[in-house]
Amino acid sequence: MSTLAQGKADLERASTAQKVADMLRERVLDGELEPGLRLSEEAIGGALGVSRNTLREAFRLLSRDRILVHEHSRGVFVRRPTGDDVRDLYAARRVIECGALRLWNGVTEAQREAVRAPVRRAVARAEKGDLSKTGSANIQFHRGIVGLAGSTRLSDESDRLFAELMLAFRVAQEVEAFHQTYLPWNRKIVELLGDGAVDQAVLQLHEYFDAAEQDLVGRLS
Amino acid sequence: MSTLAQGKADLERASTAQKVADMLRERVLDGELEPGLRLSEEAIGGALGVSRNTLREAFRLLSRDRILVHEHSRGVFVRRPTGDDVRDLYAARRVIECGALRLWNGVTEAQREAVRAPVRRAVARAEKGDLSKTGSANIQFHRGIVGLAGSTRLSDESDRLFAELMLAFRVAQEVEAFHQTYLPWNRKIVELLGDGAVDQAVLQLHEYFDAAEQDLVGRLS
DNA sequence: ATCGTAGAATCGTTCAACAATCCCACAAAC
DNA sequence: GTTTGTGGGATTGTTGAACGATTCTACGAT
Repeated sequence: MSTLAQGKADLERASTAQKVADMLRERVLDGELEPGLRLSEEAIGGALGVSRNTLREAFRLLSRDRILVHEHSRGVFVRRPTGDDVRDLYAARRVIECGALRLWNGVTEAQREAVRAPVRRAVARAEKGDLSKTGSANIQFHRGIVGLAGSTRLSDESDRLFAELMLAFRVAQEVEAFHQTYLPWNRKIVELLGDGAVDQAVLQLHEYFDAAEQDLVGRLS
Repeated sequence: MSTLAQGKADLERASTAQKVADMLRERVLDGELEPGLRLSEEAIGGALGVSRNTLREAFRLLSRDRILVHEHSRGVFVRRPTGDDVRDLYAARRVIECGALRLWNGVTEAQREAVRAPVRRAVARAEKGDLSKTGSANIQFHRGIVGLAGSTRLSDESDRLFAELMLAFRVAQEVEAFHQTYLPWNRKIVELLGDGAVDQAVLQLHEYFDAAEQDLVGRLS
């Protein structure tokens, strides 16, 4: 059974455009390709060994993911979120995550664990003085919250929102330190959830968004 | 000032791929291209007078919008939502719209009016016996609800969810009649909002989603 | 310092080509 | 008779070249 599933994964090979898009997304999100950078078709295509046409298909995919911005006759650029973008992003996250968190009492134990575990791990690392990966830990926490809704579409869209915010962090030159501040906040939310105080947790989450938005917008403008 | 804005609109011409994607989306949503239909590159490209490469860029855009489904080496197809898809769609809408509706007291009067007006117009039409456009009226109502969040990203994603649901309606062969049933529901929600009973309205909206989902899933399986 | 312009670079789009894959119909085997 | 190969035809995946259109850049004129 597991071998069948594995074989299926092998069979479902992706197109070149898809693979190129995935790899470019990685390069953008890990900071190798900075926000605002123009991606020349010739340069990228030459480096990756793919034709311009295929590369343009990949660009179309990534522009729909809001990772890249397509400017007609000027080229594609790594997105460079503005203060307005950040406000828009947090407005969306507020609705999605606060709405999802309210479902806490109606979801499976596995879903709840996906919210708790990232915070527990982050706390453990912080106590050891390990301050790496605080960013991805924070995102995993919020990804877990969205997962409470049980909708792949909602989770996928949230991933796009997270990706865009990571670009904003980079513009603000605060990739890791930013999240660090908010670990106690996440901890408090999990605590409240454990006490069954869902409404309190939602309120706390709401305040977290307000604070984070203000912080990030401030650094951007 | 208005001439400047107009000129700007002219300047910002879209690429061929973008225009083709827009027109194909229309054709799909108005039912001319049925769910499950395969879109041959040669046929569509020939009919529209665009090259295969440009057409493939358009396909990539629409596949990210979930209007089309790309199956490797088999072609692109108009999406044909399943019962599971519908459940996923409503799970997302429940979170988004219930979350947005809770913002009722904190938004501008224009935003509130964008929720009320579609229902008012639909009621007026229904009283005259005009049962056309009930589908788009319903969507406008829900679009207004999402608009309360004030996030273009959230509104755009919701539009994608609506579009996918319209495909599901078509598969269930219930494009207009489906929505008709739910006008009283919308009316009740607006009424409750007018009375300041936001929590009640959210509850009502939640029940609407439960009923609509069950109805549509039933017709699909 | 501003403006304008020629030339280079890049994008937008098309076309032709070919390998890889899929689909379909037909024949062979159980 | 249903299943199992097995061709060939159609379609997709990808590339490379080509060329008009647009943008950028650097240089010279005012």
